[in-house]
Amino acid sequence: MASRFNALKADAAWQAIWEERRTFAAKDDSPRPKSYVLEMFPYPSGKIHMGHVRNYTMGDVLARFRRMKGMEVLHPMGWDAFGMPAENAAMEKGVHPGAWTYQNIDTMRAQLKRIGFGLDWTRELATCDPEYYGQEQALFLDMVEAGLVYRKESAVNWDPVDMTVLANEQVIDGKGWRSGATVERRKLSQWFLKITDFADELLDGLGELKDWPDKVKLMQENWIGKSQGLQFRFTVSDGGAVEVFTTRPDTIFGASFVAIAADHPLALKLAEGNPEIAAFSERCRAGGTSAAEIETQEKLGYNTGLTATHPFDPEWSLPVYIANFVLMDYGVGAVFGVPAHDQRDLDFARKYDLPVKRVVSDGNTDAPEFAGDEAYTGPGKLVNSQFLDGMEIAEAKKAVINRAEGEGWGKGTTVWRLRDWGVSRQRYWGTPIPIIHCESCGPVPVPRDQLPVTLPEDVSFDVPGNPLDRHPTWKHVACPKCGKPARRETDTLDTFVDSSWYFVRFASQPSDAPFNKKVAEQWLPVKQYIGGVEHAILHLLYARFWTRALRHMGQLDIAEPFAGLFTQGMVTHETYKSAEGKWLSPQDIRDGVEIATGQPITTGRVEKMSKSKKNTVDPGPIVEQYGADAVRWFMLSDSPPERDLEWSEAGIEGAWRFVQRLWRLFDGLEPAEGEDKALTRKLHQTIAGVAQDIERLSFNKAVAKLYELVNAIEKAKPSAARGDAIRTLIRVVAPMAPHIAEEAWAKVGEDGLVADATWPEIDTAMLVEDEVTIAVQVNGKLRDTLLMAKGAAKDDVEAAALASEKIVRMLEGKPPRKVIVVPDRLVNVVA
RNA sequence: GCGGACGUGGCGAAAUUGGUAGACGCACGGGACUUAAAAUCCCUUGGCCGAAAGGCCGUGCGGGUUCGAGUCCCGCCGUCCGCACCA
Repeated sequence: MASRFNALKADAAWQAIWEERRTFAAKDDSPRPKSYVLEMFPYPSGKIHMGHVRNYTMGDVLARFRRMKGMEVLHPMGWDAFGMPAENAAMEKGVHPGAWTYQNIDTMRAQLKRIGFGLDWTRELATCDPEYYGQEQALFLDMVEAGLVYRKESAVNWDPVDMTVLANEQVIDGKGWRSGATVERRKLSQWFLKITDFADELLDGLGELKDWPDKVKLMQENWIGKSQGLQFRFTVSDGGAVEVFTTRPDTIFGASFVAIAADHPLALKLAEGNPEIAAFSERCRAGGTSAAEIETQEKLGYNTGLTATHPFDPEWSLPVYIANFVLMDYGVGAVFGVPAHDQRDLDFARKYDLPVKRVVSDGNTDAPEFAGDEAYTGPGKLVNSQFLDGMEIAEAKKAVINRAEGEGWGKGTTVWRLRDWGVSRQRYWGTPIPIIHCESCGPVPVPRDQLPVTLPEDVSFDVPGNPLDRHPTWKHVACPKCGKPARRETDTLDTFVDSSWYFVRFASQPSDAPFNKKVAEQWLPVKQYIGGVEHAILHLLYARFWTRALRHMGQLDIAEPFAGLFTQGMVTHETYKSAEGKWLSPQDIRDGVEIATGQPITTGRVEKMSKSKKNTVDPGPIVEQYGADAVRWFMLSDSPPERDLEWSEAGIEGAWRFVQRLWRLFDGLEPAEGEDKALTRKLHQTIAGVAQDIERLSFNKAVAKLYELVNAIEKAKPSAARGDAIRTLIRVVAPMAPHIAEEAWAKVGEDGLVADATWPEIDTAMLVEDEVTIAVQVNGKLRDTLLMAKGAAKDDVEAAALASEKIVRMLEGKPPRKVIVVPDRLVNVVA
């Protein structure tokens, strides 16, 4: 009688052995081909959640599989450990952010180990370790020296709740991404990284990323937002000039107004002497930036009374408006309006009764009068445009740019949506920016031998704002240049800086440098990076920028950090509400009623697990109940990895049952004689199929194939082939269910660890069936099937099909009009 | 508004280049074993008609291409995601 698989005992035993033998420690000097598998490192928020489990299980299966295929695999883990939750905890619980963070790391590390991930813990790092952020400070200073960092007084997004500056990317619909508070504009001196210097490279580089999802590449492309056009000058009636940018210089003869932003220097100047303009500008600034507001917001303009002279006609003057739809921080903050061929301009022109002149033919009419409220933005030839008449749009664009450049009033330009990366944060729990401000010398880099600039431990969080700024002594230092009293920079770096190079530090972590070039280049780029799609823009763009900056500085000869990217779906769960409409957790209910009150509950939509909806399932107790392999198996089953996975009790039960089924096979293995060609064939097909599925990260398909194989083995009669299939199965399931695989490996008397075993060889002859089922169709509808030898001659197959009783009956004695034979597949008889 | 993805049984899903739709899992139902339960095993399960053999219908909807369409093309509908007054 077969015993039960004791998962808890086996999990602990094998995890201890892997740890003791350092099974998963990657060797830099290994002669094997190298493969770097990385999942996005977690923020140590307290406990791991199901999303982590799914993410790391996927990476682990791939990493373990590649090891078995003979590669030296780097599969490290660390902690994205700086950030605001630690400060929030400090404020709420009075615990130091560092203590809180390291405590969480200890908890989560133990949890990850409990699931048996094959991780190289010898390379573990936390971004809040001075050994890490000190090297980051060194890299920051390198960037300062390379001219990639600058300081700028600028209007910033100020989050009044978190009391910090946010990057544009961290402002969502005008609200702070974390606090949700409405963001204000403030002027502060900030440090910026010149990511825009790399805009072109970052855009072009996307083309090389064959193993990235198109969706992510497109999102980055849109974010970088390259626009080519003409920047040119209008002479204004006050004697000055206004620069505008347009992507449609071809439509220049359709212009009917010039519009400038409320924050445009000219508008500010006009507002000084004119309260009406000042009031209007104020109204523009107050306008919301949320999607809904923009859609409903009316186009508003204020006619300044000034006019601009058309560059091609000194007699032609255009009114200059201040308009609420023109943004100061895009292009040059001013546009020329061509209502006939731009919807926004048309809305504006209709409202203020400005001329609307057609300059691109829509193919139906060339008349200058433009009717209707829908701008024509399609292709066509230029009309009513003097020397441009008859040209195609692209041709006309070039012609106008040539004239502008030749006559010196404009220039072909590229404008980017991407802005430089503001990295200053007025927070404590982050990497201190290694700069000292001196009244005489200005900002001075901290000398290298004084790195790391460490955070002071004795800080308080009883009031909002930056504790570094309030600290009695920390910021007071002597200027490294002149020795006079000076002040430390009290801002810290955006935590996205920390995650922009951790993958390099994993590959190489000397104590005296950020990394060793040669060693890091052996591992990089990351072959497969796995994480959530929520990082499609911010983290992935910053990391790409950082890598290119390192290359620019000659520190690392790698262009792209992540050769392959996979964005996995979320783990979801049903939601429940009590009779009073409060969220209930799955533990609060049983059989459709709330346990505490006996009241019936309502079941809501399946949503991403979140604390606020109380639909989370803590992996901890689940692993203790079912064992690590069952949890891993469930994470890989059913849903394709890029889609959401719904957690369910039935699902984990099913996974657990499968683990027990495996064990009955392994445990019941007994010697037997004889062949079983069909089973051996199934085995080899499964080995090949699972390997392919794992490489493609199609884990759900690999799981299905393994179920099929197990079904086949269970049904097969005892034979040597069956015994062989069971022994081989141990290795095939090992990447996914490593604990039971080790247990079985030892039980059947194999040497060493299955983790060190090689992936089973495939007998390619076994992949090919020697008999095939051929579908027989009449007019494309299945009527019969034939079992024939593989590779049977076309004529034989056709003859067999036409001889089929059913086909004969269907044809009623008439000859077929046509017969199509697809070898080894089907016969279609056209009646 | 712009861009993208998706739509297949009661559910999660498979279906390599157009070639037997629904593999595999979950759930449901029936049965075996058991004093009973759990566990395990076996059978059934897209819909309709039929005792059965068999037939008809079926991949969001409407067209089209093809010997043959879940897959390709055109037009709709719906869901989800990203961006958004970007000149």
